[in-house]
This record gives sequence, structure tokens and C-alpha cells, in this order.
Amino acid sequence: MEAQRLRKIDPQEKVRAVLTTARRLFVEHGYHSVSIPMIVRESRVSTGAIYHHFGNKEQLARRIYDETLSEFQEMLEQRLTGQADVLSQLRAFGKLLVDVAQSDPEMMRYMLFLNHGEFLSSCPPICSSAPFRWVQETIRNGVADGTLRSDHPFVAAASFIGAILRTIELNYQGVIIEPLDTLISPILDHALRAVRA
Amino acid sequence: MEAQRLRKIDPQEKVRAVLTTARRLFVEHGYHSVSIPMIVRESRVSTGAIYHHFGNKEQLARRIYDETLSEFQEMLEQRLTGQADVLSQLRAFGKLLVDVAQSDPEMMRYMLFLNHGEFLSSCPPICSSAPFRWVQETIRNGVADGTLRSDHPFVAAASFIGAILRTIELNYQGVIIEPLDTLISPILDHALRAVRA
DNA sequence: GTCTATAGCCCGATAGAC
DNA sequence: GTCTATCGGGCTATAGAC
Repeated sequence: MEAQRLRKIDPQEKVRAVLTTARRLFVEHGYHSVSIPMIVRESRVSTGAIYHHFGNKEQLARRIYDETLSEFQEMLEQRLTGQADVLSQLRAFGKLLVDVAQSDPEMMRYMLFLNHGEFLSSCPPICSSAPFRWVQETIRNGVADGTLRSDHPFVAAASFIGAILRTIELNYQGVIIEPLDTLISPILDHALRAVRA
Repeated sequence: MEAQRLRKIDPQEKVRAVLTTARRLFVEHGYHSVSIPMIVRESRVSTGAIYHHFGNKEQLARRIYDETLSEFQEMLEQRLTGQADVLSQLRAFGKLLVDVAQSDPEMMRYMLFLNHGEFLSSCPPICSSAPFRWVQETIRNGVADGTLRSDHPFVAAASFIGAILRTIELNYQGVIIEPLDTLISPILDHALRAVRA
């Protein structure tokens, strides 16, 4: 039939195209500046198909949010297997942040810069997501066993992560021009010095 | 005359009302979610008056950006007078951030969370503004005179500021619940440990 | 499932009286 | 300088053919 011939073989391919295109556009222009017609043009998927698969713009954004976070969570779990002590665990986490920042800047920018709460109703801030709660827990353990030192483990966790993320931010903004992988050692050095005993 | 009677005594009062109202709304909802009619309602200044004084929405945003940054810069200069050595200068800077975060959260949120580049064409990122360039310079000096230690002063500066700002962020997001002024000592402690010799 | 066409809404900005 | 009324445009979301 005619309709049959026009139908794409795999609908999931379109879904995927919309998800990746929309995330890129959200990162580049911000959620509110990205219109559905814009996503239609760049993804080459029609308005009707988008609304069919995602319902509305906010649900599309929510799906991108969920998938990005669980992808990151998965990478973290992979990197953590076999890291026994607190210090090498924190190093693995920091290295993951830097690696992602370099190999997939779009993902990192998405997690760093988008105020998801601004357009996703009742979405937990990124810092309360599993990976970042894991850091808080790890640092609490490190303080307990004497590897780390802090009067206030939450402040310690914030300092550790903040030191790394801020460096990544400044790299993105062109203030720090060296490629991030050449900076991995000073980055981890400063971040760990903020918390270790 | 009738027109005379209806005219407010001080036009600058209206300008001020628009500036403070708009900044509050930008912080609460994000630039793109704030409409002119919304500003009109909340500031009780008419559409016509707003366009008369500011030209358009972007110029209004730019004026808020400029005034906020120079206000912060002024506060910093005040706090720095009389701080001789690098360590007490950095402490003064950190304490300023924490003080502002607590006494004027709207100003801090404005500087921290708004992606100004997203709606202000060719606006320098906050991190390149005078106060933050000052930190970079100060840390370079500290490394030179041996007070601080770093292979890469830019990374050191990013770590120092990042440690503090991230803690403030987590406080705003309810992860760290203690009032910030009770945390000033662990905050400065962690941030300085990241960079000192 | 996918498309095109368009309804319906609200926004930024302007016009023109006062 | 300040107001109200309104225009043109672009948006989200829907309708209905295929």
C-alpha cells in the first residue's frame, strides 16, 4: 500500500532522533527557546509523530532528563567496580566527570547548566540524583574511617564536587583553555586536598 | 492639570520598581517564562512606561545584569580594603559570597543560576567578570609567594570558588539545611585547603 | 503511526490619546 | 512621561486524512 511504503521501518529510530536532537537544542538554546517546529526541522520528524510519541513538550523534556541521568548512573557503577578504598572511589568519580566533560560535552552541559526545575515540575535537582548522593555517602564513610577530614561531611562533598565542576565550567567558557584530560591530575589534586585528612 | 495630578512624583521610583520586580521574577521563573504583562502586574508600572524607560525586554535584562554585577563588585572592594595577605583576602572573598548568599539570596541566585548568555547577546559569563578575575589574580600571587600551592593556578581558582558556590547551591536546594552563617568556618576551611600550600 | 494544516492562545512591541 | 488598546507573529497542541 501507499501508506505502508511511506512508513519508516523502525519507529524507535524516530524516537531516538527526536531525543538526541531535542537534547542538543536544549543545551544550545535553553528549553524555552526551543520550539517544536525547530525540533521538527532538525530531527526531520513531523509534529504529529512527536506529539504521538511524547504527548507534549514537557514530557519530552522529562524523558530526556530521566534517560540522561540513568545513563550517567550506569557509567558510574561501571567505573566503581573494583575500587576498594574511599580515595580511589572518589578519584574514579572525578575522572568520570572529566572524561564525560571531554568525550560528551553535550551530556555534561545538559547536567551542569540546565535549570531542570524551571520547566520540569517537581523534578529533583541533579545534585540529589543517585550519583551525587553516592558521593555524599562515600565522603561520610571516608570521614568515619579517618581517610578524610571534615566537621561537616555535606560541605565536604559539596566542596569536592564543586571544585571539579567549576573547573569544567571554566573550561567550557574558555577561561581554561587546556584540554581537560591534560588537567586531570591538578583537578583531582585540588578536589581531594579539599577533603582529605 | 489632570495629567499633572496623575503623574507620579518620581519617575526613577518606577524604574527602580521595574528593575527589582523583574530581577525577582527572572530568578523565580527564568527569563523566558517572565512576560512583560507579568512584570506590569507585579510592578504596577504600565507597559508603555516600561518600554519608554528600557526599550525592550532584553535591554531591561541587560540593565539588571550590569547593575547587579557592579553592586557586587562594590561590596567586594569594600571588604578588601585593609586585607594585606593573600589568605585573608581569599577569606574575605569567601565570606562575602556566603554573606550575600544569606542576606540577599535573590542576588546570589541571580548570579549563580541564570544563564545570562542564553538571552543577553554577547554578555561575558559571570566568571569572567571583575570579581572573579580578581580571585584568579590573587591566587596566582599566592602561588608565586608560596602561600598557596598549585601546578595550575586557574584550576586552583576554579576549585576555590567552586567549593564555596557549590555549598551555597546545596543550601539553596535544601540538601544542606543549616543556615549558611553557621557553616562559614567549614566552608572556608575546605575551600582554602584545596589551594593552600 | 505518520503526515499536513490550522485552531487558538499569548507574547512583545507599537500607536496615539492625554 | 504615562496610559490603554491592539496588531502581527510564533507558539503549543489538535484534527483528520492516509
